[in-house]
Amino acid sequence: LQNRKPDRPTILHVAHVAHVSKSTAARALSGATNIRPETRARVLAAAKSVGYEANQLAKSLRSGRTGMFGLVIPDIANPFWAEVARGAQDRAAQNDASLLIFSSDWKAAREASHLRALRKARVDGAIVNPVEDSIDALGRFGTPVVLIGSSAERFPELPSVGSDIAQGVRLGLNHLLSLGHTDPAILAAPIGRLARARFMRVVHDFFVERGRDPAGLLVEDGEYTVDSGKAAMRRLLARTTRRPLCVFAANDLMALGAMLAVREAGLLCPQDVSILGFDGIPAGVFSHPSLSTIAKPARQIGDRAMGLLLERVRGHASPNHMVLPCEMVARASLSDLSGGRRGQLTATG
Amino acid sequence: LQNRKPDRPTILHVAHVAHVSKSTAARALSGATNIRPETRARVLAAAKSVGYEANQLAKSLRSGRTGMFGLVIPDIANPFWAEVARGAQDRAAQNDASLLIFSSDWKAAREASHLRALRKARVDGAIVNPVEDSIDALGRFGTPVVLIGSSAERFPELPSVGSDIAQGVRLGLNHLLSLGHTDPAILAAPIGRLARARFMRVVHDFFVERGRDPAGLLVEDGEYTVDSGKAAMRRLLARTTRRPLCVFAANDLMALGAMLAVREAGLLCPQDVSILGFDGIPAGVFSHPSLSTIAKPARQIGDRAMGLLLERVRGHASPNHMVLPCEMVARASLSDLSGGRRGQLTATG
DNA sequence: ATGAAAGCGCTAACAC
DNA sequence: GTGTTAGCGCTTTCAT
Repeated sequence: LQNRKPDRPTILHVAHVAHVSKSTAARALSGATNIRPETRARVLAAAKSVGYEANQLAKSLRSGRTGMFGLVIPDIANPFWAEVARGAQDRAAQNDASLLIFSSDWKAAREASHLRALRKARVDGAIVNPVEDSIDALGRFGTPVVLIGSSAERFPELPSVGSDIAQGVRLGLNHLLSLGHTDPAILAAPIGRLARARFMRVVHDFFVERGRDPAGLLVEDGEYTVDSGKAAMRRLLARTTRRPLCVFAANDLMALGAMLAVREAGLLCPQDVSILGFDGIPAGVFSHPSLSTIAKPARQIGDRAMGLLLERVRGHASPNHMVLPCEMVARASLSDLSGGRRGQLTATG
Repeated sequence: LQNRKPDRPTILHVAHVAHVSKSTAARALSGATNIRPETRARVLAAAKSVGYEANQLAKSLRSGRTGMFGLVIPDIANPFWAEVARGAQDRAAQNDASLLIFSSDWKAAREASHLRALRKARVDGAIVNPVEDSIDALGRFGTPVVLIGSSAERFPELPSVGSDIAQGVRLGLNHLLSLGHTDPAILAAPIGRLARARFMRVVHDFFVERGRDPAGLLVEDGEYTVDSGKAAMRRLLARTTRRPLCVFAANDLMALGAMLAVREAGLLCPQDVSILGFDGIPAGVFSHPSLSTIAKPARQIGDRAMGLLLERVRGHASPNHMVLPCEMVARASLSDLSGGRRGQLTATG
């Protein structure tokens, strides 16, 4: 065992100093009741004097529980996911648990590799935003898993925490309507992503409910990134001469990219093009103009997912699916076409 | 052992299936040479057939190494630190290591608590951006520690990775000078932080070198946050009527806050007030105007710190201190007062 | 080339 | 109330 760490004191050292057996020391340390108070005091004193810290590895090997959890998200450097991570991490820390964080970059291969690492590390459970095609690997994960994000729907039997996309989209659409924007173009999520289908379905329904033809919808596809939002906006601008134009983007990064494209085209936001985002990332405050958006409760999602996971691990029953509401954050990227008579246009259809 | 996980196959199962002893199975699995090829094949086949995965906990208990590392940063939701985390995380993943990430919120108590958690988890090493007053706790951490950020200087004996603040500040000051801004006001880091002292010392020296009196420097204190940057800018605006004004902020968040305050005061950036940031966070691209800034190599810092840590753990010698250069990112928040004759004013003083 | 056995540090039966 | 013992799953002598 040449590679070992400098030896830290074990329970055996403590026992020796306290003149008791290993197990008595263990009992004292674990707070068992069947022990003479003075013995316990002696052990505790001994432990303190040698600077004893229990070896979590040994405890884990015996108990099968590590007190560690995994978090697999697309990208920790993405502000939305960083917020989620922060929420999960804080909740974990409150419960003396630690969090292993991995970024999958939306790649199934990386996700699978991270999931393997988590299994290897013997985490007590994991929170995962699954890449679509690898989702079934989660069923065999072995330890409790809580899903976050829109792909959760594919695995109804697994617990999940997410934001209420449908409610959020409706919130945005209603807001747009109240400002007089009746025909928003859509900068959509990547084709194939479940979130896209859900988003579009709500938009579709919304149109139909109001007796409008969804076929007239302008849709451009993107990739959840600034660059792709910019490119999508360029294509959109080339496709339609409608001004003022209104655009509803699938996420804030795309919306911000779109804003760049608008400026690049010599147009003004919101005068020529109104832009509504989705996510609520901090950068939206600083854009020019500041970005109106539907804010997902990112930190809360992480917090609740961790909470659910902890309950699962502890064997408590818990709700299987949690859906947290989105909020409208009205800033400056939307023009008001309603002539000031803003209000509940929803009732009139 | 009532709380145990559903039993996964152990090396004993494998040995049994392969009709060999535990130790032979171990040898085959570990790739030892002193084993008959056909025996090894049999073991490997058995392992695959039962779906064997080595228990990392048991390995760790024996070897004393967990393959896990800790990262303690102020706030994972802060874009700069998220980048650092991403860099460290990627490098860790490349080396089959995992990363436990903690946010200290610049609080010594939280940092200490996280450090304790890391010790408990028996990480092989840690990367820490230390809160000033708790820094000595790191000396007794027991496992290799790599420091990141400016507080590293306080612990010259510990290896560290950081950005070259002095070079970065000079880069900014020179850039400002080349644009004709000879008297930048400073939105400084929190009092007491080492980074503040270093920043100010460079500014001071820069002034002196050019025969100017540093006493004339306008300085406002902040807290590294948008709100405090905004407040500091308000105070600055109330304090001086100099226009055009030029402000050099200790970080981008403060710079962005300052920009908000400028707009709020009915002034124009960069016409009335030029603003230079420090960090290079993504949000600077979207601000109005886009933020000129000194970019720290955030991701690289995380990457190199993890690299250094891995070398240390493996017993390799490695450089003790790494200083990565900053880059000037010229965007739109600085006005050009030089009348177009931009150039090396530095030579003329 | 293979097996037996010890031991990493801990907890929990089981004795007394 | 306390000591003895076994065993979590693995690696690594030490024999053979």
